[in-house]
Amino acid sequence: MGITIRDVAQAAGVSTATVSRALRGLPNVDEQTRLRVQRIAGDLDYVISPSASRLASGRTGSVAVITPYIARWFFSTVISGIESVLQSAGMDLLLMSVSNPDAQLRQPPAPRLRRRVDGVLVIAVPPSEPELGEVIDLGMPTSLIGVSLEGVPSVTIDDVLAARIATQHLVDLGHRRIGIIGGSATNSPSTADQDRQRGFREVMSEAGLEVDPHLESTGHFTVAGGEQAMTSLLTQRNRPTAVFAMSDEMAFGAMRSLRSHGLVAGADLSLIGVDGHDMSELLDLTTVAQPVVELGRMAAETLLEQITAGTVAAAVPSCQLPTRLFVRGSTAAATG
Amino acid sequence: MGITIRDVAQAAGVSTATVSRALRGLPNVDEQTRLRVQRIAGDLDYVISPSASRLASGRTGSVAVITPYIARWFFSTVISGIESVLQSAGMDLLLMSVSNPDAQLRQPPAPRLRRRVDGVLVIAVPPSEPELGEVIDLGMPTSLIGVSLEGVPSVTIDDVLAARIATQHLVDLGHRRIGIIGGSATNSPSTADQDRQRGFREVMSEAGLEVDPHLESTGHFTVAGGEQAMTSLLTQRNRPTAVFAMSDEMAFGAMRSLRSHGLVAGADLSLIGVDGHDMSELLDLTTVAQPVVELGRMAAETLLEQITAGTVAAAVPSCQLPTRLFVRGSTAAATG
DNA sequence: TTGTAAGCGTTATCAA
DNA sequence: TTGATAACGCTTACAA
Repeated sequence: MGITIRDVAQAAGVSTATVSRALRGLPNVDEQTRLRVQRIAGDLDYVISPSASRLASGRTGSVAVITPYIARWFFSTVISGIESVLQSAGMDLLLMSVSNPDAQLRQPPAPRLRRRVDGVLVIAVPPSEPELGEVIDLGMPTSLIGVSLEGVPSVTIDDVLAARIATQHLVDLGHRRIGIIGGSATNSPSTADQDRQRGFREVMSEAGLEVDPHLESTGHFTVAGGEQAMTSLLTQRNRPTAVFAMSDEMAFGAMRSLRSHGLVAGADLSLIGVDGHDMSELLDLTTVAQPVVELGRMAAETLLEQITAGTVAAAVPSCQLPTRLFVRGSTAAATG
Repeated sequence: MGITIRDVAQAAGVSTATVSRALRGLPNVDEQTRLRVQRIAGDLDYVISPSASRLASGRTGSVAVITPYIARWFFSTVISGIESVLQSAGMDLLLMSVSNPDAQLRQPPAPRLRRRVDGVLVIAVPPSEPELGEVIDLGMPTSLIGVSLEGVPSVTIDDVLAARIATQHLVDLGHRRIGIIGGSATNSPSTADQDRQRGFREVMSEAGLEVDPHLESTGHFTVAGGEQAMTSLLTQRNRPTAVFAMSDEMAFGAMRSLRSHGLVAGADLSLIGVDGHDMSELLDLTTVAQPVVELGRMAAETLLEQITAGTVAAAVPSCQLPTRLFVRGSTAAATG
């Protein structure tokens, strides 16, 4: 039921070795021969057996994408960028989600990777996660997205800068009492989380503004979390006049909280996010956008280079992509 | 550099056959032996070579997910449902996007599937797409999600009913001049598209209402498309008092159009969507929600059954999951 | 219950 | 440029 390379070889009157070479476009094959083999392979409707090829060559032709979430905007958008590059390169994309707070019991990723892929792309798994370490210890080509780690290639934005831009925007508008909605203060804060926190503090301190501990809240990067966080900020005796949310989705939640308090972003309180989420324009949210698709693309390309280079690159290419501020209606000059 | 089954066999003092059996949990292995082999395999840090196993057994242990979009809410949410099932089953998930209007040149999926996966899951590819036919003609276990096709297992909602529920809701509120925002009138309308159209017409006719051709627009299931569609509806001399959008994302776009026209959904015009998108609650959009994660889960389970059954099921299990109306602020009783 | 050994379909080395 | 042929690492009859 399956045409094999031998059938093709026989039909073409050459050896399997020649068929293999011809079909893979290797050099040292007579063009006449190559053409004939290709034609016959096509006629026979022959497709190479990946398993056999992998076993013999040692290469798997596939890349694993490890992500804590599949359905969240940032993650699915990164994945789409990755996919386009891998598809062009003829590589298989193995999608693997790893433990996240919501998940039941999940397999640890590292064992599922060994002997199975040529390289790994990891999306925004906090460096504190032991699972990340296990993956990296596999020693195979790896690129990180949205987090950086000493000695591992990564593609990120400058999170400190992104937070600086956002905070500076609020400061420039004359706000002095500025709140912040971060990810998680306690368990496994991501690099992004910490860096954005830092950028915020830097600008606040440069502006001579105090960071009121009461105006620091966490929203776990979810809409619901952002809503709760904003609610807690609004129930302070001394409300902030502006809030920096570390992600657009948290900002969306914050907007809802505002609305249920009879307030409107922009008019009653300035709100800025980070991401450039599809919906941010719709919701008129000012945001520091990151090139999310490009993050995925770039990481995939970096990874492919590592894989084809055959060795884990000596010079670790960690690059940061630029962000861009989109000023919309959710931020406005401080009144009085 | 790689521990093989032989190393384990040697260390355990048994044959490779026994190691293979013991490690895969096959019967007819002495429990003592199995335990010893497992322990030694663990000690040696042995992992089976998938390529070798696949080549020898003929099974690939992987499933392809074919989708036109990765980053759109419906699709990524379905994928997350699929992933959870496949991961539990120890199956690899190969993610493959297929041609969509935005895409550059993409490989046709069918050739990339052969000899590579044990089964295929297809998300919402219109039956009119030749690529779908090619995939199905491969004759391997397949399940469709969001579309149905004679003779192929599928998991969907009752799209006619969903549209009926939505339209009936508007009718019940007293609206008589009701517009519709669909997908694409011309090229490759999806099943969902056509069925929702039908449900809409049914209820309209049952209510003795006329479907004004001027109040039919298309939004290509995107936010931007929905915005344009609503704008075209609003520029009619005789505006609708209510609009049924076939997807929440189009409804979101419609909301923006309303806003830019100084109108508010609920107050000035009633708007209802379909999906139960994460953001619909935030945007206070009335919607007919579908169990999207469950769609993916169910399809994956159906597929796994086909695969383990060894044969393409004689009885094709096509199931429809229930939808649920969420009434929110975007719909209100017709005035006057 | 366990072992033997013949594949599985390629790739890659070495000779020709 | 081409051909033999030995891996590649596992599964699975078939025997024992």
